[in-house]
Amino acid sequence: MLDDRKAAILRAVVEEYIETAQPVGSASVARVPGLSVSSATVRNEMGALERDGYLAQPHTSAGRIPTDKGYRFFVDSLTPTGRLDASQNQQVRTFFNRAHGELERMLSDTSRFLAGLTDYAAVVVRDAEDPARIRSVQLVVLAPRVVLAVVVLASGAIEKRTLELAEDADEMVVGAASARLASHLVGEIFGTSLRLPDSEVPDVDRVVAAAVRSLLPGEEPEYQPQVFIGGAARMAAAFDAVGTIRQVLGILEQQYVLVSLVKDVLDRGLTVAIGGELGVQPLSDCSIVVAPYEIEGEPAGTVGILGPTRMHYEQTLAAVAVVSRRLGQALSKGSEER
Amino acid sequence: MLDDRKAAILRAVVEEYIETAQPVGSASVARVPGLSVSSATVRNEMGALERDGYLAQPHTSAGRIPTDKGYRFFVDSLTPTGRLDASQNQQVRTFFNRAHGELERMLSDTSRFLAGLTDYAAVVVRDAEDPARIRSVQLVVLAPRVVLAVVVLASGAIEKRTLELAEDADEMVVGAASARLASHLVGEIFGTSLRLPDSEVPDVDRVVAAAVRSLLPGEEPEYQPQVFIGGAARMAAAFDAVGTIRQVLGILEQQYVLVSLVKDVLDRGLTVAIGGELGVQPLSDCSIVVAPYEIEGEPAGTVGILGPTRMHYEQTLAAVAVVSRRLGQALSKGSEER
DNA sequence: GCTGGCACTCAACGATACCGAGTGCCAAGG
DNA sequence: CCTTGGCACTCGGTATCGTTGAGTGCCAGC
Repeated sequence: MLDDRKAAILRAVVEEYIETAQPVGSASVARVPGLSVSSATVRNEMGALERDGYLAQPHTSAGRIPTDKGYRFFVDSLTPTGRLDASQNQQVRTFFNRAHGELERMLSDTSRFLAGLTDYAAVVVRDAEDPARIRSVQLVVLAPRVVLAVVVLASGAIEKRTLELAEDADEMVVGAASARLASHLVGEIFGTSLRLPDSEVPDVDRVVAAAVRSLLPGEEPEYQPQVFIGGAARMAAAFDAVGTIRQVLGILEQQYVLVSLVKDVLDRGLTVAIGGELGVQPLSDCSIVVAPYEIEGEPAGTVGILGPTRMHYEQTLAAVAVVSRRLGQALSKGSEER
Repeated sequence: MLDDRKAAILRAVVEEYIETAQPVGSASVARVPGLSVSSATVRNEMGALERDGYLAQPHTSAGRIPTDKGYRFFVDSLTPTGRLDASQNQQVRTFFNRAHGELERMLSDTSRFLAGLTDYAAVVVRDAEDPARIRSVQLVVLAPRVVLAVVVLASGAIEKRTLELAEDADEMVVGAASARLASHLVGEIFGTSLRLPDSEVPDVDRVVAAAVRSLLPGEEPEYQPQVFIGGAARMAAAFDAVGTIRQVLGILEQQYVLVSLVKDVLDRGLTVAIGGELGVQPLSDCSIVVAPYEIEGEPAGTVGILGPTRMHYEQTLAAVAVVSRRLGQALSKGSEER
């Protein structure tokens, strides 16, 4: 599709534009070692690249900047074996050695860590359909008519639901209900439609039913993917235009947009989505890099980076890949090889 | 300290500046109804107000803008009976009628709601020293050497700690430890140094000890106040200068700064802290408005707003006051009067 | 087919002038 | 003595206008 020289020139333009954020002229491309042609030749080629939609000119007599298509070519031509540099690798190692603790905190910490590692905004999405087995179910009375249902999943996640009863709860009844739930639900897959037979005590059954109902998927608004965002402020550093900053931050607060965005990209089988490919106008100057993470071999969520289209793709790809893998490992067992 | 006319003029300047973000000239102040003096008189008075440090001039031949001291006077002179307007009141009502669910989600939703209500960034801090009684303690085995300790507090909050054992856990041992913890700790105040006597089984005691240790204050990094921030993007809309936006967003991400800031303001017995009063340079163009909320009559956290110094103090004060009160009520029982 | 050369374009920058909002001060008036 | 209209003055903001220079497109020659 693109001959070698065009590809090399395009790569050079993208790389320089990523570094400088300035339109790239033919002269500086011609200076790139390994490409021994004159600036005039480069100009001709760049003209062709522009006709083919890989480059654009902000105005006549300015250098070229990559289009989404240009970035796409650049990203696709990256060697898939991106490596982190030594210091970053060290950071990853220390972070995951030190990081303990419970699932949500881990995800939240990871989002912050990843943001610091890449210097872009990081997103960690925990899939709602955590297909984890239930390790424990318990009902706790908080107030006369308020009962908290606490479910511990094998992943270490905790699901909790507040139930409000129609009448004052009897400790004994709740205790019995709790026991019934535990004996029937432990070992089941959370989120599937759980069902258990009636006992002989209607009072108990009522509480049990209320608890089961609250645990059904979609029943409670809280049953949606959890999103952890780290380093949103870095998006403010990535752009100069106040308008862009506002738009991007606005999107970052609409978590459902982010979630569907991330899902979408993964569904399309991509790792990177660039500018317009995101299909969200306010993010037309942004790209995202995503990678799913797995717990015990099961997909459990996604790690991603949101940055400007002119981000450092190679390093970001490597960072996201490494972090998603390590995160999965860290969550799969208490400790892996450490 | 300030005679009536000076006070009226100062108030007029602050109000107009809050609306327009433009330096206020003597002419527009003179037009304010109720203040029937000429612009020349206003000029004289404004000169005096400037000498006294209530107003400042960006440059000669521009209008005046309030200093922190000016805002302070303005805020202190507000009638403490600020009321929300009807539509906002309606919003509050619907939000708290609809809002259910478990503590953390409630706090997080509240922060977002409050941000939307006021159009500034909202902060909800849940005090770490939740002096709530323990309602339930349970150990759950997640992996051979990993045990999750789940503590349910009377407030509905859930504390969870991951324990890593030196050797593979025996279900029986963990069960026994869980039972011992439950029987000794339920009813105690969480966060106090909990202690319980040895049993006859050393294995069990080891697990119990590990669990108790992980629950001690300060022991785990997760033992810190939780912060929920809503509407951070609105700070980007509140300022024009990109530099300011970046600084403010940067601070918003350093949650510990926010927490100590909020604590500090409350400790000084204030409801509002303005610009330099915050003692954080990057926030010199910001003010915060805070109010503690109480669960069952006990202080349990803080609700706050971070906005530009030129924020609508009256409405914001009212909003923060109402929301903190309603939040406390909503958390105090499952349902209060509804 | 590449390259040096050249005319051309146009954003960015700086100098200059102008405008007008706003001030400080003063002298006259109640 | 305080207030007020008047007036000269200041100075940031905006518009105008060259100038500059990076960068282009094209062409003729190697």
